[in-house]
Amino acid sequence: MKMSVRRSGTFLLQTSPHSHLVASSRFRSLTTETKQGDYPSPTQTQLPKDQKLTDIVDEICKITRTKPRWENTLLSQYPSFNFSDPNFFLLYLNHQNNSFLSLRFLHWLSSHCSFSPDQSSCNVLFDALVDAEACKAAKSLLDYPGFTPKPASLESYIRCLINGGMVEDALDVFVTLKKVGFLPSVSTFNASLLACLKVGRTDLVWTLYERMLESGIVASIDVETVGYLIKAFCAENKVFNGYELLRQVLDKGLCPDNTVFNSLIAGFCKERQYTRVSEILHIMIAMKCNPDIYTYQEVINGLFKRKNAEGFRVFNDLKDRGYFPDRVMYTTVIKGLCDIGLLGEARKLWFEMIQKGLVPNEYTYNVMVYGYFKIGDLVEARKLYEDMCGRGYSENAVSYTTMISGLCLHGRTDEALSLFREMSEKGVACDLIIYNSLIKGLCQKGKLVKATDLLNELLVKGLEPSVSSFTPLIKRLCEVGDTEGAMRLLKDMHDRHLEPIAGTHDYIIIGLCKEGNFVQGMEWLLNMLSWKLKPKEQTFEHLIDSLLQEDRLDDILVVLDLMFREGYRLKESIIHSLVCKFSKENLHLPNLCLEELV
DNA sequence: ATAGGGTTAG
Repeated sequence: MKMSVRRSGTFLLQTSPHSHLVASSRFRSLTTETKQGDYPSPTQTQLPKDQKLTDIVDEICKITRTKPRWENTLLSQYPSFNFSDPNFFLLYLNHQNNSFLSLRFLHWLSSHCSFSPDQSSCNVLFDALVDAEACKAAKSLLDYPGFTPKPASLESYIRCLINGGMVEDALDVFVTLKKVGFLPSVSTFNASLLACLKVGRTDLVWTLYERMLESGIVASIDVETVGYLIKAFCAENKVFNGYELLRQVLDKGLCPDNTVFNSLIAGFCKERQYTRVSEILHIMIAMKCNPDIYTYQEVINGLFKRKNAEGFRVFNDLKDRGYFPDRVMYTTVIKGLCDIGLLGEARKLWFEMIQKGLVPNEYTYNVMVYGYFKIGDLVEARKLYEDMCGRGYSENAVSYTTMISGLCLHGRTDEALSLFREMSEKGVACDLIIYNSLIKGLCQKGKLVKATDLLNELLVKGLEPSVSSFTPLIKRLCEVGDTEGAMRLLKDMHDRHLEPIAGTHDYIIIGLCKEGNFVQGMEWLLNMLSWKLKPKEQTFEHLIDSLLQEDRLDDILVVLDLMFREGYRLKESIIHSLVCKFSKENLHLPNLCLEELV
């Protein structure tokens, strides 16, 4: 392939007979962009003294560790290259399959000598960057004043952005295109919807869908689009809306992808609407959209996750019908069985899968180790863990977490801590979950100092703490009578915009009561209720107990009323002390209250 | 594409 460049500004490419074999799309865009007459006149860029463009590019090459290639190519083959025009260089570098170098060069020029690239150089470079999936680099090019890519390039840019997960930027581009009256294809819209789902931005799914409706593309909206909408509903826990949408699609004689059905199944499992789950399965079969391994995986997983032993039945049914579960399904069922306390059955499956030639992997080992910990068989858990390590599965944060939290569960915090140290020695990154597990374990063992140290350590490491980093500490602090310390942590949570779980407030209230601070305890209880949080029965009991000791009979009546409204009843021992107290004070419990007591 | 860690809960 030969390239001839003339000083006049025309930039032509002569292709050799075999060039079509090597022509990349990047190259094609170069040829289209540089048609005769299309190329602008050289810019008058003032370079810093004694600097040649070649030197600059050489310099950038050094920084970016790229090889400059012009000695052999540019200088020998293109003697007529216009060395004073940066735009030529841009195109040339780009043509050398080095759009990044080209971009660096462009940035250098514009920051050092107020160079502004011409439209066609930018176009070519932009397309090349988009082609190379370099969405951030392409985006930086858009900052050049006056540069407006062609609509088709922008549509490709959308694809590039969504592949890089930059969905928000992609949505902005849709707006830009709308302004110039360009309508992207349905497939671009669809791909963007999918990308929004992947990054968990269902809000953007709806925004984009609105854009689709506004754009007039509505007639060509297809079953794929609707599938994404259904999935968005499922992701937002509005499964029923998704289901209704499914019904509409089916009525039109269209049938969505299996994955759409699977999402609905997962959603209905989450809501424990198992009749709907089976209805979906029947629809699938009726539509000849046969449930696949992923579907059954979803069903079984969905059932087990809700501790529903039906999952095991479905699994056995499948086997009876000659279905061959894969390793994933075995792992799921083993985990489910461990969760509902059927370790024996889990063990049977472990051997069954091995017998069938399915080799347990790190997932399988992990759930089995978890299972042994759950029933308190620490010896077997360790044995299996070592077996797993022997197979090279050890070095990961998840298996360490399983071990560490398993050991903590049985009070073996020293062993857990030594594993924790081993992790860092082996260079396995400690993440938040590991810290949280240790904090919880240490708090349960009463080792508050060490637990607090770990909280600080994770903060120093720059990890973002979560609600579970604080909860056990607050609980323990309240239990040992340091409610003030607990409240400081609560304030810390608040400052970090972490919403405590309801139980945390219960600990605080009980802590306050134990300190005799019933006034604040009562205030806190009222706050809790105003936040629509349900206090625990115990919390009411502690409060009543504390009020009893202070003879706050009026307050007790208030608390009793609130307690009954939450649907709780009084324990006999409390009734007894209440009756004693009220009769001693020569007071009568109001009738209403008495009725509720009995 | 599907599975694994903590969070709830004695």
